Amino acid sequence: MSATLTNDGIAERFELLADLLELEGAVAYRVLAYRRAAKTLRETPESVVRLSQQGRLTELSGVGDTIADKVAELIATGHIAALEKLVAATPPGVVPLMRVPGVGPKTAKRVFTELSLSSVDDVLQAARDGRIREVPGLGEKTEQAILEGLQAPRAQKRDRVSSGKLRPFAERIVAQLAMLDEVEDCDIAGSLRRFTETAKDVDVVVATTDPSPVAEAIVASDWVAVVESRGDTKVTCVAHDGTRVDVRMVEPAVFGNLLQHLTGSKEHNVAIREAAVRAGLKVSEYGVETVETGEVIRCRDEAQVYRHLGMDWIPPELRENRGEIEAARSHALPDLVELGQIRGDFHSHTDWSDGKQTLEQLVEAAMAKGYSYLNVTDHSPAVGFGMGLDAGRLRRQIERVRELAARLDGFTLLVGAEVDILKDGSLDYSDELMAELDVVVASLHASHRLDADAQTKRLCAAMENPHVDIIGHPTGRMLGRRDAYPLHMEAVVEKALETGTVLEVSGQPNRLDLRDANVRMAVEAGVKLAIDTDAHSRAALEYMRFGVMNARRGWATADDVVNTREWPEARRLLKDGR
DNA sequence: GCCGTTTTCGGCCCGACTGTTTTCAGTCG
Repeated sequence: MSATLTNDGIAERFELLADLLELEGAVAYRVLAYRRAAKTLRETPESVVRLSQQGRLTELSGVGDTIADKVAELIATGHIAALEKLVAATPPGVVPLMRVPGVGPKTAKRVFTELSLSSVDDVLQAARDGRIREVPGLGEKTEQAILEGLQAPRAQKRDRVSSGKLRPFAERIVAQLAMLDEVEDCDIAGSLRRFTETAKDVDVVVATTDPSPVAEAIVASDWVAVVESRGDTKVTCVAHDGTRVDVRMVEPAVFGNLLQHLTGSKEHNVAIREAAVRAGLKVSEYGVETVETGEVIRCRDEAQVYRHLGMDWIPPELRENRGEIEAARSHALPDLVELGQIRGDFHSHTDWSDGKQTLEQLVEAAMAKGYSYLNVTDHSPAVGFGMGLDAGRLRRQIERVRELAARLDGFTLLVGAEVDILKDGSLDYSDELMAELDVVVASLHASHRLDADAQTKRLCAAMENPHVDIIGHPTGRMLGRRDAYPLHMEAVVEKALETGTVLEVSGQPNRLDLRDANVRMAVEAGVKLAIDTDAHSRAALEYMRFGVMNARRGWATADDVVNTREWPEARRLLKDGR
């Protein structure tokens, strides 16, 4: 039973528990505590089941004895008694109703009790009959929102999309606004600024002394499908593809305060403000106020906000309340890796396998980016579809690469391979063949359904091979399509350290694998990383920036990343160079 | 229910906008 309990599944139950408690009218802070714990459990890179069995759950922030006991109960019995009891006492349909945008627990509860309803269908019928608007405090708009929300729950629950896809749109909006005379400054905020792996909306902040024409220009933009709300300082629109766009405007003198506020994360801001309150300060998007004197410090620049709170400026990628506030206070923030420090790419594909570009075109593109080396890694045969290189073709490719490399001046062209890790952990090329390659990336492309023990064993066996330098996209996830396969990440990190194997941080926007929390686990263990694009085209070489941002979210410094070094030094960090 | 740069008890971030109302609760981020 416990084998099927994922972190996400456990978090889901506490999420529901929080919703039901809120409906019941529980103390708000108790509800908040369950929500916080659910989020922590969901984002924990290690197995919550295992942490529970080791008695280590309360080490997680937001998880105390009560919640740890409930997790243990869930693992042991398959359910949480307190949750079952609340579920039984709540009419089915209240939870879906409270999750309709614009409807919260209070409204949902009122609808059910005032009209004596007992199901989603009842609510829909009541809305159609115009009975919702008869409930005191509710009106036509609410009735309409319920009707639409319940009939199209999927459309409302638009999935978060990869930030890589959303970012260009956000940049376009910023560029558009920056051209207006009334706009003094403009930036992306929110999760896109923090480079979270996915985002559900676009947040933009604007510095202006004249917000009205700016709001006018926004709602008149060609991308706007619906204007959801429009106030004096805030406009919310929905684009034609369903993307929600929030624009907030403030006077330039407090632009830094607003940018800090809207960059979040929510957890970061809450922690910042709680700390500020303890120091007698009040933080909002309009300034930092000394409560006792009423003096307000207004910050045009974001760094000033942090300085007034006694902290170093915190890079947006770290603002998740995962220790960055304490580090900023003691001047111990990491010196995060930067895009400009990347000297080469260890994972790329040409038209020898499934890449779009020829070898020559890809090399030219890498040189144009200012890199000093590129490792070409076409597929091995096991990947299927006949596109992988068999031993004969790989030998011919090695020759071709060596010939081309000899003609290049000031650029090191390396020949490698992305060799498949087979089901039993053995590799798709012989040791003799791999010995002829410069840098070998080993990846897993099939048999995703093995259980965690088998998958971990398989990956560890591959790392034992003396020719395997890098493990490509180590957890195999595809954002929005496929979860990471079950894996004991701690064991993988440990084996990487022991064998000197480098773990990849893929910049592919739909992979970002390792994910941030796993990057951090590797960094803390002292495992080296390679930030690669896994480019299958010239354009995809640009994915490096997403890889770098993701590594930054995992607290990686240039020192942690092998390809911030020139080739001779990078080589010494790989197995064959040792 | 959780937690500690004042705390093992007493607090727990802050403001904008909407809808339904005449002063604000509810919802959202």
